[in-house]
Amino acid sequence: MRYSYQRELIKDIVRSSKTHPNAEWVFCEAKKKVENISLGTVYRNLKILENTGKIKSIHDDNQVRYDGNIEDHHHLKCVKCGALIDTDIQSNFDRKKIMDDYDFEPNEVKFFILGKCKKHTK
Amino acid sequence: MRYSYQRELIKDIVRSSKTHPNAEWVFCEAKKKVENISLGTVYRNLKILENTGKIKSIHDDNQVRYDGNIEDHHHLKCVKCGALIDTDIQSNFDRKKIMDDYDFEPNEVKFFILGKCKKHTK
DNA sequence: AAATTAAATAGGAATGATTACTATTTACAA
DNA sequence: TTGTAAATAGTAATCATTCCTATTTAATTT
Repeated sequence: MRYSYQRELIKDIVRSSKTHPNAEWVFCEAKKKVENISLGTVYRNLKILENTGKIKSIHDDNQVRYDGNIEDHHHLKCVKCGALIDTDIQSNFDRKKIMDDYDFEPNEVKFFILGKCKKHTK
Repeated sequence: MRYSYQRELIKDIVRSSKTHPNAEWVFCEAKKKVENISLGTVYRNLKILENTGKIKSIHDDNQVRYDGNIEDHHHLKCVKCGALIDTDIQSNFDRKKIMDDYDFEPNEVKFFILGKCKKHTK
């Protein structure tokens, strides 16, 4: 993999963000450093960074969002403002039951807990 | 809500399908009964049916799929063929811990278990 | 240090899923 | 049966994302 300033920049933007941004947001941030960076470059590199394990992607409704936290973790999602909040909540499912009942070989669980974040509870 | 033959048809198609189809598939099925039905009608009615609790939607990567099973349930997803399989697996999370640790009011959990279905295990 | 080369880019066109628009049709009420 | 507002068909527009291509650039070879 050849060095690319744009790719490093995009990695740093995602790694230092706390908001699980989408490609458009990363693009706007990246423009502050490379004014003529193209959106295609952002998409291409986000995908490369994901495939090489440098960042993670989260499929949120009809948008892909990115996460610089590559630890295994899950998210709380606020139904009011769309905020995604990292958690250390573990999922425990009965592997044997799934294999026996459904003839299915489970590998990974992805979940969201939907609800209201502190800005919207009262 | 005024009666619409198209809406009833779309509801019946989703209700009787086992594959968690997307809008395009529902559209093709509906055309067998109403040859000039429009795709917009399918999208609009799928949304109405969802909002009135007649069917459910599943956000699967970047496509919306529909489910005629409105019971609270979750899915196994085969990473090889994309099949979604209904399960009765329950999610149990610690409501109090989430409220205390994250100042978040949880309401609902959505999860997928990713793995391989019987066609692809050997 | 210059020449070479293949990977990466910028910019823009294309795609695919979905939504919006509008003239016409239709359910249903007066 | 006539009036109406809701629903439709058909089509254009939108939005996120991917694809295409001429140009630029990192890294290798002379």
